[in-house]
Amino acid sequence: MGGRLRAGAELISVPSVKIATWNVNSVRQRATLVADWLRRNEPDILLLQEIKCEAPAFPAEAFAGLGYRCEIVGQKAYNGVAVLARRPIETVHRTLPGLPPADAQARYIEIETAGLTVAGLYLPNGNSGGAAGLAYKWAWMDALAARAAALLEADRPCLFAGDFNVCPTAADCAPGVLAADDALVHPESRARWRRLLWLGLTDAVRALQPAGAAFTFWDYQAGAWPRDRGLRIDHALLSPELAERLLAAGADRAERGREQPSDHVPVTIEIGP
DNA sequence: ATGACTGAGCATCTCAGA
Repeated sequence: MGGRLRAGAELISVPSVKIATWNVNSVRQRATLVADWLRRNEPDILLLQEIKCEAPAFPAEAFAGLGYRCEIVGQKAYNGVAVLARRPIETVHRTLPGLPPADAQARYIEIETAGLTVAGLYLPNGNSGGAAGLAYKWAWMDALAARAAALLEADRPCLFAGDFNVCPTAADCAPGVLAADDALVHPESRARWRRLLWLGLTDAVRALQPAGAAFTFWDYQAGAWPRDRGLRIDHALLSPELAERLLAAGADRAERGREQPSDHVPVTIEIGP
């Protein structure tokens, strides 16, 4: 299925696409759960965060049988991101451009497929490491804004999705779950989120559901899930032409109720032709 | 206390997650 998008003077074919993002909190612990979800939902692309392993330990065989190839940016014990795709993809960045070369944290992967750029990201939490940890989060967000600005300036159809570790507004945080100075709701974190929107990116879920809770994370502690004390911190941001083609966007809450789940659930978006 | 976590690693505690 392919549609037509006018790009400059030429018409290029742009297929429909279903893209999901999921912080799985260890891909080795969650391989069966992820494979089951892929079988039921059949996304074209699944972005994974917090895989918590290096590439040789990634359970690629669990997904290969379902037709998914893997691109992995791994790290031992912490962080790590990956892309699962049913179609050919080309990896163009394995680190976020603009960060110091010495930065070794595996938090960013950017791929191209079918005329589309897809960035999978795991933004620093910012609550560990004191003032330096918070400064790192904000520097990371500044670099992300610069990368988004470059792609938008080039009129590139693009999508940034993953675990942003930011609750954009009060509606995205159940009352009392986080302290006012928590890095996820800090005014400077939220200001940097808004700056991404001001660049021209569209928050896919909020475009279709402007108000109300749409949580993507529930802590393992204190009965957060049964009491629905969640956060919305996993997001998909779309360039203007993709936003105009947006058909559906939402979190798959049911995944949080499964046996030994991740503390995050998948967020899926569908882009029409 | 209505609730009392999870994963990784040179591990039997520590760090990070959010």
